[in-house]
Amino acid sequence: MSTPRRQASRSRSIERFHHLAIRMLRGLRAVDEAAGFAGPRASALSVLVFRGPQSLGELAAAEGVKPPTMSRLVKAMRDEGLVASEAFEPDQRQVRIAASAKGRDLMMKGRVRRLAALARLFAGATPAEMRSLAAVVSLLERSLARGG
Amino acid sequence: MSTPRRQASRSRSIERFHHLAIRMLRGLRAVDEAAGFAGPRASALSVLVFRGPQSLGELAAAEGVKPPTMSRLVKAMRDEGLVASEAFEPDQRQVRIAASAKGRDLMMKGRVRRLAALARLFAGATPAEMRSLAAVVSLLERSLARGG
DNA sequence: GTATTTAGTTAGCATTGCTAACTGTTAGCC
DNA sequence: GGCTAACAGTTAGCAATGCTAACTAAATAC
Repeated sequence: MSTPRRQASRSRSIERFHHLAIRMLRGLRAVDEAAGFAGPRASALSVLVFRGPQSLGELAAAEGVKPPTMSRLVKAMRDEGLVASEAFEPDQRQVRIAASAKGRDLMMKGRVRRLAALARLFAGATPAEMRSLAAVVSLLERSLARGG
Repeated sequence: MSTPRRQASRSRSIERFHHLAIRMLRGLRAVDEAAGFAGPRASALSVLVFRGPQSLGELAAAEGVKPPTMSRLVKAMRDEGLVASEAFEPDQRQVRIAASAKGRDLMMKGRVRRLAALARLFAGATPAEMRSLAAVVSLLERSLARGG
């Protein structure tokens, strides 16, 4: 059922896919950087817009950084008017962080830019290739949900 | 030929794919970091191993950083015994940088770890899904070759 | 009502990116 | 040959982002 030849073919595809995913995301980061809105700021802001207001700890966990790192990042974003933060009433220790209108706007524009770049990338895909893409998406969704 | 419904479906798949690619690579980076070998060092070393010895400028260009950044990175890697560098005979201005045995070894081990993590991720893929993956790989290869 | 735990901040360090300014080498041009 | 321009790297200094350790203030436990 699972011949050596088939295994080797799997490895090649996976390895190639790995490499291409890196290149694709690198290209997208370049798009972000050209527009001057990349990195941790863009990422944190998109969490705030899509998941709604969060405590600092939640935001840090969502972004995979430690609280001090997020604390400084939030301070910088507040100074730039991208987010607002206020004490959380029920628990005065917590800080509630929310994207501002300016932050939301910036984030949405960045998102549009990124998606446009992606659409250009996939512009030449045939219908069959799009079906393959959908199959890979559901495979990855299943796998990543399992493993993290 | 290209109905609004089909367009919307394309966008959804692409967007979902984008998100999943980010998550996949984030997970892989976590694997690297757990092993204490991640980031620019790992990346530069893999260029040196796979493309062979390079000048500092070539390496900087391959990694998409400016020469001063690569200069410092090479110095750090040399201090750790991961690379060796020597003047390039035909042009004394250039520095020839090569991975050391230790560097190659470290890189190969990291690569094995990453590929093992990827193999686990794709372990549950059906043969049909693997065919879809291969189709997506060739699509991406075509697209990225075109656009960068 | 004190002690512990929890949430966030501050301080200080390492890494990685940059630009500007410098050194040394090669190439171009009379 | 010798001056000049271009090129390859390095050094210095700044900004952003990651960390740990140590602190403050609030909530909870007992």
